[in-house]
This record gives sequence, structure tokens and C-alpha cells, in this order.
Amino acid sequence: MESETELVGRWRSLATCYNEVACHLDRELQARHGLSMSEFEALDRLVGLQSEKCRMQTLASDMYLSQSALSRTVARLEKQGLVERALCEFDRRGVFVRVTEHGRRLHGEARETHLTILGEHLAPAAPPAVTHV
Amino acid sequence: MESETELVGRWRSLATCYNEVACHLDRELQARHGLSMSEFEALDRLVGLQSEKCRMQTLASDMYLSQSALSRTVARLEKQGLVERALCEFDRRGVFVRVTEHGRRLHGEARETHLTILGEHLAPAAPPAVTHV
DNA sequence: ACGCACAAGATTCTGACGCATTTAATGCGC
DNA sequence: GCGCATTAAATGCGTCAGAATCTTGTGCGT
Repeated sequence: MESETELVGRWRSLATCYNEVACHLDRELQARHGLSMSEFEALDRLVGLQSEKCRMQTLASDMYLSQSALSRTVARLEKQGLVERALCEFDRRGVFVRVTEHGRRLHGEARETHLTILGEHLAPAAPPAVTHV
Repeated sequence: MESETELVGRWRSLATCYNEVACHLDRELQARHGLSMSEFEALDRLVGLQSEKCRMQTLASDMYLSQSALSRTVARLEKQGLVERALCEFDRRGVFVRVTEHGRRLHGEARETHLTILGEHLAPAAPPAVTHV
């Protein structure tokens, strides 16, 4: 069993750590590639897929984004020419999202930044020998 | 050294975990006490202080909030009668924030919810082997 | 073929944040 | 005492997220 104080402490460090990384990630991705964190993540997941197309829904549930937020995120990506929306011919309610060549290229560049930032700001918390402060 | 994949994996689980907890926290605090996460945190820190008053600045730097966000958060809390702003007589630029009785009472109630949610959603994520989903 | 319940996305509305700017007060040099 | 750089906090503005709502399309029952 764990004391309430420890529980709260764990939560606070988790939050601090997350915010720290998220903040740097967002700032750098924006500065160097003009991408927000959500935009990068969407791109990242799309590129990581086997199939080249993906339904909106699928993406939304994978990412921690509401359906409406994803819709707008994809809209922004589309406006930048990084992804394309394509209607599904079999079920015209459905919308497929596909990364464009430009999107792939930008993702490749942004991935470097992403990894760098993670390395810099996430690493120190890593070691399994948890010297719990 | 750690593989890139692991690094990204660690980041994703950190993010998922944080979002999971934050989402539940926010939802429950809002539903049961009408407080947002930032509002609760501000209240929590204020109540936890030795002295009963605190400068805006101090609060802002403790919390992961920008100065402007804090200003607005305190404004909301004030509107609900949970805190009061008071001018500092020695440095009239400064503003003190103080929890009201009402604020203390609500904080006491919300703290229970806070702890419950943390217990439910933070605890299981502790082990380093994060079995995602 | 028609109607109706339901599903996928888009859209609208509201609220919060960050950035940049503004207002007001301090204190330092002269 | 008077200007000027600096600091504390507030505020206008643009952007983004979530909730609720709207639109369009599907598929089933008759």
C-alpha cells in the first residue's frame, strides 16, 4: 500500500515530466517544421501504418483526440498538403486519410526533431533503478 | 543506450498514462465539484501553504501554468468565491491570493475525489512494463 | 421503393491557453 | 524630483480542444 502523499507525488512528477516534454516538443516541432504536436502525431501514426490509407475513426481512437479535434487536425494537415482525404467508394460515409509525398518528407525531418527532444527531455527519467525521490 | 523505438514507446506510454489520468480527473472534478484541473491544483497548492497568502507569481511558477493562464484561473476561482485577491501594501504591483472558507471547504471535498481518481487510474501504471491497452 | 434508426464526419459554439501588449508601480541614476 | 528600464499582473487576440448539433449516407424492415 502506498501513502496518499506518495500517490499525489507520483502524479505530480508524472504531470511535470509530461508537460516538460510536451512543451519542448510542441515548441520545437512548431519552430522547425510548423507542426503542432497533434499534427505530428497524426502524421507519425499514418506513416507508421502498413496500409497507406486509414479511416478517420481509427486514427482518432488511436490518438488521444476526440473525433472533432481529429477532424480539424486532419483539415490543417490537408491545408498544408501533408495528407489527403479520399472518399471511400464502398461506404461513402467513410473518409480515408493518406499521407502525401510531401507529408512523408516533412515527417522524416520532423521525426529527427522528435527523437532529439525525447532524448534530451525524457531520458533522465528513464533508468529502471528508480531512486524514488 | 536505448533504442529509438523504446524511447518513443516510453514517451507514448507516458503520454497515454498522463492523458488517461488527466482526462478522468478533469471530468470528475468538473462533474462533482465544478472545478477544472488547473483550478483544483491552484486551490490545492494554496491550501497546502504555511502562510495563508501567496503572490500570483509564486503560484504560477509552482504550477505548470503561464502567468496569463494563472491570472485567468484565479479570476475564475474568485468569481466562484473560492479565493480572494488582495493588494500587497508594500509592493502595490503585487497581488496576494488567499483561499476563502468556502474555498477550503470545497477543496476538502474535491481532494477526496482527486485521491480516488489517482488511486484508480494512476496506480496500475506504476510498473515499468506497461501493457498498453 | 419508402421510411426510419443508426453511423461517420463536419460544423458550430464555448471556454482555455499562449503570446504580445498594456497598465501600473518600483527603484535606480542623475 | 524626473525620466527610464524593469517587474507584476491584466487583457486583447488568435488558436485549439471538447461537447453538442447537423448533414449525409447506409442498411434494414415492410
